Amino acid sequence: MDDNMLQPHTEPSYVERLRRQGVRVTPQRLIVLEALAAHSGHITADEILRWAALRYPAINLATIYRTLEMLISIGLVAQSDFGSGISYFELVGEAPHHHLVCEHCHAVLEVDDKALQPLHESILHGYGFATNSRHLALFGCCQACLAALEQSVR
Amino acid sequence: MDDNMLQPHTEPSYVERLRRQGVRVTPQRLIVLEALAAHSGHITADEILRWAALRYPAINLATIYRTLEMLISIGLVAQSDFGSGISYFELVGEAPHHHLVCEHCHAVLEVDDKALQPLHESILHGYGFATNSRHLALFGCCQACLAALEQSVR
DNA sequence: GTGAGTGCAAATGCTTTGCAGACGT
DNA sequence: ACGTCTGCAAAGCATTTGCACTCAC
Repeated sequence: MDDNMLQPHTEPSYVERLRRQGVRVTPQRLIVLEALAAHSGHITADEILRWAALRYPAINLATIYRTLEMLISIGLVAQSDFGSGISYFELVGEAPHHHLVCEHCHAVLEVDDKALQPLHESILHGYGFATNSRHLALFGCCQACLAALEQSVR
Repeated sequence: MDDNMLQPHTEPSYVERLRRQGVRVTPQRLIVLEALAAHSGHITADEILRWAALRYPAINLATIYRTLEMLISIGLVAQSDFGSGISYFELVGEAPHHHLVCEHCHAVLEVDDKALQPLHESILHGYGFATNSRHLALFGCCQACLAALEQSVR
């Protein structure tokens, strides 16, 4: 199959990175990567399926899960479970960041890892535990819901 | 049924707290509370079932889930999903704390909430997001696995 | 006595797996 | 051509739900 036809928007580096890992470059894998790239943030397996099916209707959910598993194992993708029982996937980018998950409206904000540097250090020193700087999830209540809650109290 | 026979080890305050909420006090509910109290840390629904079945064989998993849901809704129990797709439950105690989940050996350490105070504040100020002080889960690598990894590199 | 709570069994939803066939190398 | 990868269908697993019965109040 013609690579150029199917991955016009894919960073060529991904193809190389797959090859370098000794795994085969297939249209399905490129499409999963494109789906991840298109949704700069987090995306579920099912969302990848629906997005991919637009251009490659025959693609199968099992293939997507297997592809994601492979991409995670080679460090190209990070998986986060926001406590919902549903896994979210995203490309591992240059800048590590984390997620603030609102327990009320389920919105997900991203936090730059720099903001958590003091946390990493205090936990490393206090507990000898090296927190992962790639995909933490912090739960709480976002600004909008905080405001709404305050309103209802009055 | 005789409460005293079935909840000799249960804090009487739990019975009162249930009554105060207007929910019925049943042996199943007391046993779930005892199971949670017996495992001071985190425990899965299935572990509660096995523990409870020792003294009350007829108890059912669905009942345990429904009981946990109720206990969470009245604030007696906290639920954490450590990214494994399995929920862990624990009694909400006096001192808020969080969990450090080792991605290698799956050990779970507890962190006092005080250690995260700077984090709460910096996120509140920087993002207007009020992080939950009850059940955060932080992922990373524990001391033992860090040491083991260092060994293997040499 | 009444309705909240329970047990049972079946259903749900996400994810994984077995296997035969397809395709990247 | 070889062996990896895919599609399909079925299984797994934690959790939820519908319903008739039971028991705490």
